[in-house]
Amino acid sequence: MDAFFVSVEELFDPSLKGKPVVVGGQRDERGVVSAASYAARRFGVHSAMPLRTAAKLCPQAIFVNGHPERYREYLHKVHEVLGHFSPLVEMASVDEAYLDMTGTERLHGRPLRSAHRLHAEMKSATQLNCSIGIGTSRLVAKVSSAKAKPNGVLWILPGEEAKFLAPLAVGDIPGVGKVMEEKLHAIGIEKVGDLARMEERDLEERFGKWGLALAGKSRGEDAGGWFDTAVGENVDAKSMSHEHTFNEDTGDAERLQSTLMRLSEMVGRRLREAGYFARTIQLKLRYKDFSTITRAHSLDEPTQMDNRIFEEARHLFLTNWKEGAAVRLLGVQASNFESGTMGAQLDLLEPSRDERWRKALAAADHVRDKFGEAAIGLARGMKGGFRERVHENPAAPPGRSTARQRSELSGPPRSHGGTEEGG
DNA sequence: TCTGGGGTCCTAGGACCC
DNA sequence: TCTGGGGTCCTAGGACCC
Repeated sequence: MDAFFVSVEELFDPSLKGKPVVVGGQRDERGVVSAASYAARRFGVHSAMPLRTAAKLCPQAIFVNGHPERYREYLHKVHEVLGHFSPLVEMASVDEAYLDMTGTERLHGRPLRSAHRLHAEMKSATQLNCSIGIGTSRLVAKVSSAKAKPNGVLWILPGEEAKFLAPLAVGDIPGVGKVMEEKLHAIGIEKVGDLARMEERDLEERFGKWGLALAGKSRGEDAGGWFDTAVGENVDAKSMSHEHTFNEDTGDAERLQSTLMRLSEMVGRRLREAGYFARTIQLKLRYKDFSTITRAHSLDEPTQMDNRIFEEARHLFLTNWKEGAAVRLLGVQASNFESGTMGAQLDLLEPSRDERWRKALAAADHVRDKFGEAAIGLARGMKGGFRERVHENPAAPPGRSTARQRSELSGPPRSHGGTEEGG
């Protein structure tokens, strides 16, 4: 999808059309740009750029916090359209999908023809623009769709993959970021064509497993990691995490632990929804100077319960935090999933305690479904006052906002973020 | 410039086991 | 006293993607 978040915002507020729009937060907030309109991009604004930088580059830009529920709604429509064209649809990210079109020619015609039909149907069903790349591999499809933007269709003929990629910068290959790009530049490789001319063994010696995958990519082959799976194949999640960056760094132990509690609850809830039991809990701690540590611990028995997750996260925090040091970010991650049968065994061992917790948490999930994320939480999560500002709840009771929040509300209504600095 | 949040994959060292 | 080889699991950090 082309500038997906911005385009959806424009549908709800047509006055934004053609203007420089930045989605991701307000101009004075900590955070980065999630999406920028094409008008904003002309000022040098792009995604992942700090909001404050974007505000300096383009002072007249309109800053929007974003509306996740709207994006979800439109994503659903997008997905429905894609389903008309292939049974094998893989949502690669919030605004990208792969379709395996093998065997659909009788129904939809030649690739270019079906791509144009998809393009037109997407527009009429969602009012949104997309770009389509067609290729014999996911890599080629992805790179060609990037080159087709905005609002275009590009077909790379079978056999022409290497020729298409050769003149492109190595950084255009998905998986080659800043660091890899610099390493390649250092040995005289600028274009994908330079890469394709390298000896495979040489690349493997220099860059290990990645070097080998890189050699394949330079020829247009899917290689390495997730690219090796079939399109549409269901891949189980490997981890679930939540993290929070404070608007201002804090060294307040009570407040930090309250935040840990809230993050633990969010992780626990996701585990229960997905039916996962996690064996490893990880704490992430980022200090004022941006130095970041992670500390993990594996449990004897897997869990999906908020209080167990919090217990571990809190222990890791208390044994690793430089007491009093100003913290910028806290995160809680669950990983190392095991199937639910282990949880059942846990029940046999300790039926009363665990069953009571499970019931309590299920009831809490239900309350949150009905009244919003901030409606209920374990006691520690309510200290420090941060719950006073309701999180992701459009039906929040009025009369609690501070002067600063009221001034923010003079713009479009906030839908998320701001889980701290309560009244 | 001042750096979000949610993920995946890879590397590397050390503990531990046979 | 000077210490193999193979395997798995755990932990920490970092590159990368959107």
